Amino acid sequence: MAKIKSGQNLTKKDTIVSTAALLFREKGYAASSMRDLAEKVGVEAASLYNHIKSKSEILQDICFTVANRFITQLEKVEGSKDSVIDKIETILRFHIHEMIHHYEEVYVSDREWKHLEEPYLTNFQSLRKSYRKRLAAIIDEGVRNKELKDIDAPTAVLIMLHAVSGIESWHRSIQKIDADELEKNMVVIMVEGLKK
Amino acid sequence: MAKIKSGQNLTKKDTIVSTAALLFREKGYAASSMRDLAEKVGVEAASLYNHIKSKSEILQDICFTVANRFITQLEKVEGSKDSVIDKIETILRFHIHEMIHHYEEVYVSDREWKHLEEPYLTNFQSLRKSYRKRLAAIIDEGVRNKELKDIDAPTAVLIMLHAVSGIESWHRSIQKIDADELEKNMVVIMVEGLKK
DNA sequence: CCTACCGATCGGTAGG
DNA sequence: CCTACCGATCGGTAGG
Repeated sequence: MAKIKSGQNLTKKDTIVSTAALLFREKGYAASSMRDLAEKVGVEAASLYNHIKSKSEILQDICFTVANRFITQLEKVEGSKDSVIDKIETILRFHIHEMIHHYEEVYVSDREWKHLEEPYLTNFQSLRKSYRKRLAAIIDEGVRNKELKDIDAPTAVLIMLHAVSGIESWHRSIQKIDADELEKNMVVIMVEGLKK
Repeated sequence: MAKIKSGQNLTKKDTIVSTAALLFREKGYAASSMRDLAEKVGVEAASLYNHIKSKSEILQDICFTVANRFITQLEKVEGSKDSVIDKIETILRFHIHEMIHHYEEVYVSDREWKHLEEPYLTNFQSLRKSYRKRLAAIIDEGVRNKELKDIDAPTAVLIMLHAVSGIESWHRSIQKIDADELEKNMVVIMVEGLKK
């Protein structure tokens, strides 16, 4: 009997994966045991294997779901007619939004992907590399058409991506402060830093 | 017979700790076994315990050595008469320098400290928090005296620290490119982004 | 979904 | 510094 997976209908596998994201973020992938996970889900460890193939499959699921969301968004931006500055601002806002609204998964995807097994490890690394190259290409375009300062594009990409991923440590305070406030400040500092 | 630890005289413990830093950076603390470490050092696993008390002690050693270097440098900057912009540039350059010249230890200290045991975990977290607060205080001073844009200091600190720690992923390319070139680009983007 | 259990590997110790 | 070994815990399977 195949399950139909629609909007709000979470399968048991979905529950396991998102609970795992929480656990992996807290303790790291390697330090999280399937017994830890089972307890959080509310079943015995052996029962998890009726829904998933292995611990490693959970990590694959998290990493590639996140990666695909970022790639899809990048494609949309690449296809737009916006100025480079606007493109960068859109991407920056998307990263911040993802970090705030899909915190556990994004964090795990960003910090725990090294624990992927082959061939997924190689696949994932090449997605990351490609994402960065395409982002650098956008920045390079801005340097050539004089929208941006004459900066090294890979360095700018490095700064952008890691600045945003740092939101991690502020996540708790973010709910108190204001997500919009954070986003505004971040955009000001980063975009102004690049602008000519 | 007590060992005298002088300039170039590395004890066996030093060798173990710096080999561990390399291993922990590659595989993460939790996924690194004492047998892995022993093999890299060139002894049997049991022999490690003649030089160290536990796996956890190695991590403590790495984290607090790094933390103390950063705190010492911050104190020096706080006590100087430089402008806020110059203070920030000095700190930024110090972070970049540390990341390039003590890569393994700094990386491990930054990403694996969650695996510290109590009371070290709490101690380390409070050092981190204090470092960030003091850095934010410098930025705030710059906002008040109009050297900097009217930005949120904690957000600026977040961006600065994480942008630099991102050098990790570029470490291999850095040797090819040029460390000075990277530093220059980084300083331009970050400092210009903050400047009024 | 559970009980029962597997072989492998973990951090660490004893004793020399 | 090594050999030999410990109890604990790991990811995962069998069988119902």
